[in-house]
Amino acid sequence: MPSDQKLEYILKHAAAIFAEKGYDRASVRDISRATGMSLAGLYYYFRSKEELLYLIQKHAFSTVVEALEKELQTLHDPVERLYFLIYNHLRYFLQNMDQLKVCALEVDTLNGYFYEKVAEVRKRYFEVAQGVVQSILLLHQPSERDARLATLQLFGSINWVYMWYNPKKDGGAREMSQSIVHLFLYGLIPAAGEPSRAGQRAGRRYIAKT
Amino acid sequence: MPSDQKLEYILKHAAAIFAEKGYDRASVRDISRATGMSLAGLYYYFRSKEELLYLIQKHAFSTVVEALEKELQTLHDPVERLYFLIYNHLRYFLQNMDQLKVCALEVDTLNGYFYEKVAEVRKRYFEVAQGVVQSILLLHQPSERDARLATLQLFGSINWVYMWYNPKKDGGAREMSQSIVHLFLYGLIPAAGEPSRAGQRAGRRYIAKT
Amino acid sequence: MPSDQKLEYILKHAAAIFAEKGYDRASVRDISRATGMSLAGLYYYFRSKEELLYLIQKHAFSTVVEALEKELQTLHDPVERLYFLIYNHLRYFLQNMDQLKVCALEVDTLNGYFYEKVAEVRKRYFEVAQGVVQSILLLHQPSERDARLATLQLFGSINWVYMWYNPKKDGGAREMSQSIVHLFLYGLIPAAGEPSRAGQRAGRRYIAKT
Amino acid sequence: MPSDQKLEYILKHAAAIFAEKGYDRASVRDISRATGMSLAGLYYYFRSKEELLYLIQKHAFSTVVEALEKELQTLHDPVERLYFLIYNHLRYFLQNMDQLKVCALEVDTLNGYFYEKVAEVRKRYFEVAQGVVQSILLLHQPSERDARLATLQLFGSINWVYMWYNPKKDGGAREMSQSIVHLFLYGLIPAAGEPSRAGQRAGRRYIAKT
DNA sequence: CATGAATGAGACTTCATTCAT
DNA sequence: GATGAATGAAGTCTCATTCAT
Repeated sequence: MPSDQKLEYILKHAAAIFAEKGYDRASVRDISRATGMSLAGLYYYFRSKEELLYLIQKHAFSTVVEALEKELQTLHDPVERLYFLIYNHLRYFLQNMDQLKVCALEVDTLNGYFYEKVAEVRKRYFEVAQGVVQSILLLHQPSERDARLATLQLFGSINWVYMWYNPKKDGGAREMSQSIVHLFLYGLIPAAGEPSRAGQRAGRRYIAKT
Repeated sequence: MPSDQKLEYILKHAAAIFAEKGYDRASVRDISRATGMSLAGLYYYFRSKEELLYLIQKHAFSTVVEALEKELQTLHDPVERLYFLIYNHLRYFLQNMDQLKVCALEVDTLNGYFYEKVAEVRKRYFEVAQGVVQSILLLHQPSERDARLATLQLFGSINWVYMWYNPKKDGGAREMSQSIVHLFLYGLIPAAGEPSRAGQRAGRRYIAKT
Repeated sequence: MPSDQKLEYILKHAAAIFAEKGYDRASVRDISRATGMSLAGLYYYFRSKEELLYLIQKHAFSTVVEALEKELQTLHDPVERLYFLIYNHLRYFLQNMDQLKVCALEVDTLNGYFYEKVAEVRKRYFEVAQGVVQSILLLHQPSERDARLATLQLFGSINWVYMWYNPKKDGGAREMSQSIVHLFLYGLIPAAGEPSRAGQRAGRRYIAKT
Repeated sequence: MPSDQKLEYILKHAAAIFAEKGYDRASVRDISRATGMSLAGLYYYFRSKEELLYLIQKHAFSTVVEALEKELQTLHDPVERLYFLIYNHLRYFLQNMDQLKVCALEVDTLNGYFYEKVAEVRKRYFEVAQGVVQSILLLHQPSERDARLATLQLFGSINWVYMWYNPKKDGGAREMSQSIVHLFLYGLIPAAGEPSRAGQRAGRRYIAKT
């Protein structure tokens, strides 16, 4: 087996183990066991456990961002672009759930050089996404859906908050609640005839009662 | 200081450290340092590091769920109820970001009895939330908002997927993309005059091209 | 409960725990649990765990030696004296197997003053026993076997008892004493002209007197 | 040094330390010091302190039983067989007093799998021994004493040896074996007509053969 | 007499990593 | 390329013991 393939082989197993047990609980010995290689033998392919995590994250984010940027060049309809943004993300990570977990949970595990390098890719990804969303701010349309999925997405939105919350930018609990409720209820595209700021009113009304 | 308060004091500092370094990287010694107590002294209040994590999670979830259930008894307007669901969550966790982090990231860290106990509370929370969302499925109204917040929420939705994704229930990447796009664009409340299933159409159109 | 009885109560439970788990594996906490007393409360009755072991050993050996010396004053037949030596030992220790174990296994656990004190009593016991054995040798023709070896083997036999004693299989102290005396005196191969069952007779005679 | 020898080297030192301080009081660090190896280095050879004890006990008992079984195949005279049983035991354990102590005192220290495995070997040993004793009983007229009790007493005698053995006073394995066999067979009181020093002769005869 | 709370010391064990082969 | 053997550092936890109350 050529050396390149062997590295990929190791990365795949390592991602699976990091995903299952978490980076810290996982030991290089676990990876040795999973790959069938000797402990010392692994160190030919990476210099440290941290580099191993870095290789996994770098690879995953780069793959996703590159595919996204390539396809966006051929898409011009804003809704199609948004759709592809999400589709691309899910397409890759649902097939590689291990890597999503490792990328999502172990974001702050890396330090120094490794951290910076991954942060660059993540930033690039976020900026592309933000551009797509921005170009949507004009359109409209609704649909039916089941409560389960909606609830889970809502939970995702609010649980994910710890990843980005900044009191100065995002305001307090009240303001954020209003914004989130509004988005959740009416979506990104304000339909014609919307009774503007209703969510906000609901919030205010509740607050007044307290 | 009474013993009860001392436990809370320890829990608070422990949560801060678990949040900062992650459960595994954090050592009981770190907590000893942060609390100013001796290493052995801490073990008077919990029997193991894992129990300590359990106490933090149990306490956080219980507090939130209990406050939610209590207030919902007095609220009848569906929008107000939804608003409070989110407000209640954010109110508690924005003030206790440490605990949110610990609850969100270290969900699968506990095992056996500890895991089950926390899982029970989490399930109760989800069911209450799902009930609230379900009772909304009738209303309507939109608004304006900034791209940043929307993007971040979107990221939350899709990054959170690893927490709940079940291929049998949730379908593949395409179906999920469509549902998520739709919710994101048009929200939970179909506005009057919505060109029904537009999101799905957008998805189909893209897929057709691939 | 008077303080003296309480100490005995503690000693009994402590012996049971030392016997079951071994002195080192047993923790003062175990004793606290077994006695229903608080950890700190125990320390009113002894100054250290080692003293606790000392108290158990001292008490056991003293009890046995004193009973032995007292009765020997009234016994003059060498065989009867031997029989009583063994019977006395087994009588006490089969009823207090815990203490036998603690005395046999933890002989070298004590140090310094505690060790010396117990060693004195043990020495006294051994000398009395050796005297009894010697007076048997004189009865009969001399031999190259010295009393020392015989006595030590005898002790081996009776101290090893805790390893295998099973009341259902092995009967009580009386029966066992008789068997042991008999084997010790006449050996496995009854030589021609052996005064058959002499040990048993000796036992019976003694018993009759009691 | 090959890996096998290194393990034996560790076992020897560990046995010495366990014998001296007792299994519980002995720390793995003590063994590290005694062997000149690093603490962690030791764990390459055993997975836990308990396994280390297991290895010692297993090795000692197996060695003794195997040597016994092998030689018994070539011996047919019951007295010679008895003599060899004892001689074999003492020969090995007087040279390895540490291991005798560890085997005798820490019998109940092991748990679960480790305990069972050693118990098997011990049982095998006892059964062989009991067979030897029994074949002596058959030689001569029967008696009320059953072989079990006799065997157990015999074991007591020889296992207790570590408590008192002093090379200067007590001679080597051969002499002691002879004395013990003699006492065991003919008892303390040589009956008239005893084939004087038969045990010794038996011993000598056997020795002559070696 | 008794105890809740606390502590320093030290136990076993695992880990990431290295190096001679 | 690969590995058996080894190690320093660090982790969690338990223990005997104390002291203010």
